[in-house]
Amino acid sequence: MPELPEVEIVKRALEPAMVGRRVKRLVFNRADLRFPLPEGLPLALQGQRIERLLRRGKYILGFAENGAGFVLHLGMSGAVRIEPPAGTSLHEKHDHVEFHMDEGPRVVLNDPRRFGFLDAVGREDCQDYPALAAMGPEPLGNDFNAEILAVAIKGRKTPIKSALLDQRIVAGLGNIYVCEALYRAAIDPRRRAGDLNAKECTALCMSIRSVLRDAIEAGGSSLKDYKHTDGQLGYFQHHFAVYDRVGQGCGACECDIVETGGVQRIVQAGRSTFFCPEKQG
DNA sequence: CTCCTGTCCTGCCGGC
DNA sequence: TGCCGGCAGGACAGGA
Repeated sequence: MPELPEVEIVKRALEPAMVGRRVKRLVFNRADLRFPLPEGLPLALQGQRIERLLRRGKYILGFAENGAGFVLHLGMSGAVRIEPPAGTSLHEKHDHVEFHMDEGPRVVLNDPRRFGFLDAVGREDCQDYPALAAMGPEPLGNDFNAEILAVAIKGRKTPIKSALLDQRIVAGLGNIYVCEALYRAAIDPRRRAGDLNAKECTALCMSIRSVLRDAIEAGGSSLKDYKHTDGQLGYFQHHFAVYDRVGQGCGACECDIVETGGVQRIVQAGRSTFFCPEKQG
């Protein structure tokens, strides 16, 4: 589910709930999600004040004053719920992890498919955490630009669609925002990544940034199950030009009334790709 | 190296 | 109404 914009929104909501507060108790309601839950984490965090949360790609990291910390990934179906301190602490199906904060809300991780994971990582060695160490630049940061992107995809024979899903090339993109970014840049998702010229890399870079910014501003995209930590829905899904819009017009050309028949769906590397053959052909 | 496939798991939707 | 197959936002291992 959650790609960079959704994770960013979750992280922003978690800050007032967690930062500056102590972890009264960290509770695991089962032994594993995608991977075994870190047995030592509850003790390492108990009584510790959370100093900082940060997002890297689709990961949320949190560090306590003693240097202990965690890395959280929501996978496809993971969601975070923040329950007010005085509220009746409702338990829902698939509530796997609960952060009970001192004099504060309860932060609940719910993940039906359990593709997400929570791991322990110290503040000092998070740079060495494998998934983070190999991760490409933050698309909204200063380290991402057309030249960097061009170097990263140089010589790659894989379709540009698949390349952009590779977190080592650029961090945080998933299937939705890759489709939308390629659409905005008017690039055919089937093109070989290494074949893009400098101008196209520039357009793609700008498109990636704009679609992510727009999505964050719109509160992310709520499809099957993504919700904000308070249960509210994002509304960027209403702004999709191509994602899950087979047969419909993309909105920018007359693709729906010419013979091409609007947005098309193809499968690349086992994933759905949506594109407008008129604009991106 | 690079690229692709299969796999983890549950829920939901459409077809029969 | 109910059952079944297919599909879903991600990431990793393993094999070609």
